[in-house]
Amino acid sequence: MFREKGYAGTSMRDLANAVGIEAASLYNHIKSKEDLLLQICVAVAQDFFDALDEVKNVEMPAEKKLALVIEKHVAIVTQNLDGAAVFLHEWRFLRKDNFDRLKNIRKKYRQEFQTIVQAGVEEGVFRNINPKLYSLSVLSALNWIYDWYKPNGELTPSELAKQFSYILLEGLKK
Amino acid sequence: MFREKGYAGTSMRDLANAVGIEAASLYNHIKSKEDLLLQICVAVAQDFFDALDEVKNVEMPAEKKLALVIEKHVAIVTQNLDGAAVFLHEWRFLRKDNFDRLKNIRKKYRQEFQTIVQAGVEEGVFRNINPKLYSLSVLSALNWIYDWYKPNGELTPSELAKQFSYILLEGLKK
DNA sequence: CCTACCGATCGGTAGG
DNA sequence: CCTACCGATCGGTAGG
Repeated sequence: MFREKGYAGTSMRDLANAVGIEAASLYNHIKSKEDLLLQICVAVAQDFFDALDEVKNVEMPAEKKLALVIEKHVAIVTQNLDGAAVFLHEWRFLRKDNFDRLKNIRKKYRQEFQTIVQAGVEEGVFRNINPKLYSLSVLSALNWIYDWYKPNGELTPSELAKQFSYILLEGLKK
Repeated sequence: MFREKGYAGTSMRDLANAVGIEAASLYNHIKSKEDLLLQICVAVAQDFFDALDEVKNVEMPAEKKLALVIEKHVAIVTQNLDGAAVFLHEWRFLRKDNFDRLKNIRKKYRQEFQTIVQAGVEEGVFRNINPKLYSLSVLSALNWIYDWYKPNGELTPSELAKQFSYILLEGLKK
């Protein structure tokens, strides 16, 4: 519901209605509307970091590592389209402390992604591109998947990931 | 303000306050809050289509054409970060008819972009990638620029566009 | 462009 | 998990 109507556009009464209770009763389950948003964001963030940690320190060629991270990222987004959308878009409605907390989490993820790219550049297996710009672009493309991906469409998540890696690594030009 | 606080999170009183008048007075300038959102979205959409039309039917290699469209797209986003953000994110708060209208506009732009990619594939100058997936990914990366681009940062829009084209066309792998 | 105001709705609490 | 309710705020209108 946060994804579809936006955080600000979703009322406690909307949420309560969706689960068949009164708005006031929701406060037996959650601390506040914002806390609910926080919980969603933190949970999704955890998924991303768990995936990253599985790959981060494994010894493998930069090319393989990047492809693997992309695959895992795609898997998380496609398996939880709503959660991903909220984590990526609605997190900014958190207030002060929670806002800063999520901002840092997002930054850290991007940086770890960037480290993998950078390693490939330094090893000489990747072209001499701008690792930061590259990482931002790739993550943008990956993150936007939630906006158009249809779970029952023609593309499976793993095929999607494969095509992504291919495009990114090989380039468009023949 | 729509960008920063979101459409739903921005009140008429917020807007009025920003221009130093009362909320009620805003209605001498705009029809409604939604109409204001619509105007912003339509104006930005027009920018994108104007740019596309300048390139669309010009005779040039697919590779050049794609690079040119990317350059123009980047220029529009970087020159109007707020507008781009609203066009890309807040448009969905439009109701029914306007929502559908914008949805079609966005789809049409993506399709025209895709046509350029497809032409390159058919001419054999591009690899045999999935044009739709490719277009979605590139546009995602381009659209997300508004999220991190700093006007006074190290990258000029044209340099940004150049690096983008390079990465996309040549690929990451050496 | 203002004051004054409308009915509706907001997140949340009290008390059971 | 409910009823009843709080003060605040919402988009918008009437009338000047």
